Amino acid sequence: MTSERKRKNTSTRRAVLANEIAQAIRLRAFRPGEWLRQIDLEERFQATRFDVRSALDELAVRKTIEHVPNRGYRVAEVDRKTYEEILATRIILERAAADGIVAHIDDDAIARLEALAARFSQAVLTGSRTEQSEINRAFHQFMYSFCGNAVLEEMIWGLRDRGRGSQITVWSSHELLLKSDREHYEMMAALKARDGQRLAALIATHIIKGAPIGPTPIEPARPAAVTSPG
Amino acid sequence: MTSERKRKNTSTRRAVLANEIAQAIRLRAFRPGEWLRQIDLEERFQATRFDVRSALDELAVRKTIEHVPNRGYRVAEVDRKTYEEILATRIILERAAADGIVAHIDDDAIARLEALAARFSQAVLTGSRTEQSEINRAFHQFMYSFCGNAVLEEMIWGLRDRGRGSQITVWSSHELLLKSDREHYEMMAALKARDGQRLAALIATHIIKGAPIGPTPIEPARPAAVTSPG
DNA sequence: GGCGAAATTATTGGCGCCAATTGTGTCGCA
DNA sequence: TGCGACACAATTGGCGCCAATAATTTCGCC
Repeated sequence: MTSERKRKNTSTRRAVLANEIAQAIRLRAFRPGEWLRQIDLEERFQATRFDVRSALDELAVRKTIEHVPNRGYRVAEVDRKTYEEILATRIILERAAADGIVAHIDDDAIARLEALAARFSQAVLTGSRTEQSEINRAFHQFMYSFCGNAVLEEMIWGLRDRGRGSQITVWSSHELLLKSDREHYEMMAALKARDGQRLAALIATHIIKGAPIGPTPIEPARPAAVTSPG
Repeated sequence: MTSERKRKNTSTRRAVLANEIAQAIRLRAFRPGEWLRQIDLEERFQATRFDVRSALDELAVRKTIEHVPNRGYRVAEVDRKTYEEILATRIILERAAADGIVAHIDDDAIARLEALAARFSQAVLTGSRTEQSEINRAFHQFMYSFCGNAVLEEMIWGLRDRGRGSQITVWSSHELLLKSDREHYEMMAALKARDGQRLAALIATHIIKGAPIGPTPIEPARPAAVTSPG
């Protein structure tokens, strides 16, 4: 308890490293299907082999990557069917978060959200794809943080991460990117009006339209306004 | 290539062991908050220390158990708030599965489900608590297996496992147990009628009533204002 | 030159050892 | 007798080594 820094134990280091690797995958530093060689990761993240393996194990459990015995770990490739299932489940969960969000968010938070939306608008014009992606993530992460249900929130982010392994390009056209941008503002309008129904509907279309798979095989998640009691 | 005796690799053994431990936790062989000593687990499951640790790590990632640095692993204790969040999220997911189930299930499957329901009825009368629990699990697992969304299914089971760490007793009275039993048959009636709405409603009450936490934070199902694709 | 098999290299994976840390019992002192 | 500190025991945890497996290259044969 002196001023010296405490030595981090493995579980912490592993979690940190796992998140770093996960972020690298999000940023497409490793593409779906690509093998993650332990030796490379050791160097890149300045970690011991043991930590690398632990982190990879964790990501494998989280389904961010896939483990093939005696071959190693590779970024999970999500097939179309699974991708559609992920989207469908995301819609179920993220729609369900809407009511909680409108119930708990305050004006200050909406203002901050507005700032993030503005940053996204800027990134649409001048930023790189990964920049757009990260800001978009920040926007939604902040919004969902008000849903009042930590478990729900956690599942949403788990699913979003899993979807990254897909070959399907989000924002396949600039037009869709602009649409996403506009929808952010529509969401905030719904927030200001405290209109959970409308927010839920916007979220659904936001998810569907962002990733244009052929027919939208989405089940009409009925509004189950269930977040934990405040 | 003579005898196809393949040596199991770690990832497999670990997964098996993790599931065995998870089941032991479900069956209350280890109670919430209880420490899982690695040496004991080695003996009990005839595994190496390494495998035990891997399995524990996996369960910690799955949030079935909790890891405390330099103290070890213990069965996760779910506080009331988290428990309510888990229930709320379960309702969201399991309700959403209803439409898929009625769409995909066939008469043969319903017959099998009926058999499981009957076994549960029997267990209510003569079985132990853990027996009831496992048969109930089998009933729901089989039913949800028809939801047509593997990702959704997986999340449902992940959540159900997490809820086990709670101190709240499911079926706190015999009356509730009987009610659960009856509801199984009501669910099958809804299935036969291919009534997704009704099934969803039944699922919601089934989850709420099974675990009587104080105020039920569940709002009644509102009419869906969402367009449903044929 | 093409093809297959054997040798070589690269990479992963099982596992045990011992240091670090925490829990417990005991002893001395007030 | 009560309390604190020290020593001892129990347990966890970091990590590196080397065997097992897969990938690659080389070599010999047709």
